[in-house]
Amino acid sequence: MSEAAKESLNFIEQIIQDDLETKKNITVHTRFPPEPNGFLHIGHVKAIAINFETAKKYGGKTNLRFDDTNPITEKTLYVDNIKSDIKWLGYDWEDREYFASDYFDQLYAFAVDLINKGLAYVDDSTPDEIASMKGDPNTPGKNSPHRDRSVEENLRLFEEMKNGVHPDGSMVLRAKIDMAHPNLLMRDPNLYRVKTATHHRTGDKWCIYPLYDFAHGQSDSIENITYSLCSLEFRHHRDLYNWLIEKLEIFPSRQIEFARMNVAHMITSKRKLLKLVEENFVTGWDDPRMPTVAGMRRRGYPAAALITFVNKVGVAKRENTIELDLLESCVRDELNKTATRVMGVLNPLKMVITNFPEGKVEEMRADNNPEDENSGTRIVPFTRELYIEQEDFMEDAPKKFFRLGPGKTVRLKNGFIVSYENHLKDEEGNVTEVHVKYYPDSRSGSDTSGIKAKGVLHWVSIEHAIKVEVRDYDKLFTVESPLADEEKDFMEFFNHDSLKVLDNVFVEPSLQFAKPGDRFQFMRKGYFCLDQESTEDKLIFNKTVGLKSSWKPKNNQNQRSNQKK
RNA sequence: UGACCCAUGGUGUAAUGGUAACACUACGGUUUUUGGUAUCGUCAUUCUAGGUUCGAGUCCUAGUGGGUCAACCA
Repeated sequence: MSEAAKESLNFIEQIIQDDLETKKNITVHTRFPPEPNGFLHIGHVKAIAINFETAKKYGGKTNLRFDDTNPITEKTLYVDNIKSDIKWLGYDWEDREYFASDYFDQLYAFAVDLINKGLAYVDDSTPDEIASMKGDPNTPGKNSPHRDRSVEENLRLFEEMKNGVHPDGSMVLRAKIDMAHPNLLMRDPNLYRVKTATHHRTGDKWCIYPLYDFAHGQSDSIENITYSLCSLEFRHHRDLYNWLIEKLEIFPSRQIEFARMNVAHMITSKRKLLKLVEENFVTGWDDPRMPTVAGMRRRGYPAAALITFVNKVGVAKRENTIELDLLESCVRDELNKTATRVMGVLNPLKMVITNFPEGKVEEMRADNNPEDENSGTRIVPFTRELYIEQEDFMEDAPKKFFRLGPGKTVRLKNGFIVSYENHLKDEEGNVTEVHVKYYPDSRSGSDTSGIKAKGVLHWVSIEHAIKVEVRDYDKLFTVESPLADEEKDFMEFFNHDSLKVLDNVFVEPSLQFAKPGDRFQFMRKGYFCLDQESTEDKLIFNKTVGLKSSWKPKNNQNQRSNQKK
């Protein structure tokens, strides 16, 4: 108790704690209610985590329920993808997998109950008429001419609706509340509509389908959900949610709204994401640049990092835009602990160790992960001719350049210390080759040379290296909030340089055993994940995120200009 | 012009009437065979104005700013 008191609670937990203490509720039961009409994205991750974590915290349970009341947009394909995404995130709904469509019979009975209580009526006004009779925020609505039909007539018409007597869109069932209510949603909201369509689960059994407000809350009640957590834009629906629970006299689930999470440079609108896919701005829903769970997984973001991220973001009711830095920080933190270190050269420059015997191969031992004692070591071959990174050599290197250049001495990671001798250039003045000498007594791990080398470079043996492809991703949008400017279409902010393919990358031979999804740290460069499109002949690595770097070359205009914005 | 919600460093989130804290970012230092990691440090008129109170980020009132709401979508 004293422990719990010390810990700070978010506003939802405070409500729950209160209810538990006053015995208003004795259990905590939540639900995650996706509509199966699209793929899960970063915003859903937050909703999933809040629902599952909140229940877990109070020893409760979380249901998975597909809100499948719109047969024309919903598909089983989405159901399957959503399930596997949630599992990948690490959450388990056990046997509590439900569908709103499972409750269609019950929902129909609820509707009949409402009609019998004189609280619902069938309206055969046109959609336009209904809209115009609704009024607007400043003017009250008008009662429908059909509002006072008898219970018997309503019952008959509603049954006819169910039996397919009336065509699509010809009539609806509405709640009879108050056409002058300040909350527009309470001005006789539609409950059921006629829609002749094949449902992904109920097939052609129904030609009437309940609307959100007559399905969601009722499903919560049926499942004895105690806390129905949703985003802020459903605030106005809560009045109706409560009204229906009261009139139907069913289990009093409680809706609590929290603010949606916005992440800088990302969008989470299903429709807009779909546009990116359909118009081939990205390669698919699982393109590693997409904010979808599938995309982020393929990018190499660990599930644990995503969960840490949304937990750190917290829960509140104000508008927010989370910086990408926080997400990347969580990803790096997780990967730092778990990713195997390897060496890979993204932009190769040939280096020749002039005093190293030709044909000789030194087997160097390298730690797989210095952050993990149990990760073991591996062998990396060291030879006379190596590749180093182009950017690790500079002809006119400043003092603080702890890399290679005239007069410089550096340590080759897990190898030997080498000193600059000379370099070759082509006609255009590009450096093509660097010659160095090495110190045989400076072997990594048993260095007796006494030479101090401030810089450390990564490298690969040319003879042993595997040539691979690297896909380097950048943010999909150039501004933090591409949707914020109402004057401009969000596609104006699309980052056309969001994908750079490096096809002349060389990695150490141990990577030949990598499997799709495996994550590595290319030392000094970043974290990379083997892509699913890799073949035996060609490995493809997705750059998950770069390493942080406190090295900033000054006065270099050619450095990547996409740092912040 | 209505109803409802929100307002704390650059970004998020705490502080539950009693010393404004934590994380990320940024900038410095230390350590380092990754310019990584680790570690230490630096950066605030709590939107405004009144009020209640011994005491207000917190409670009240008004203002200002932002958001949401009028699909037979969810």
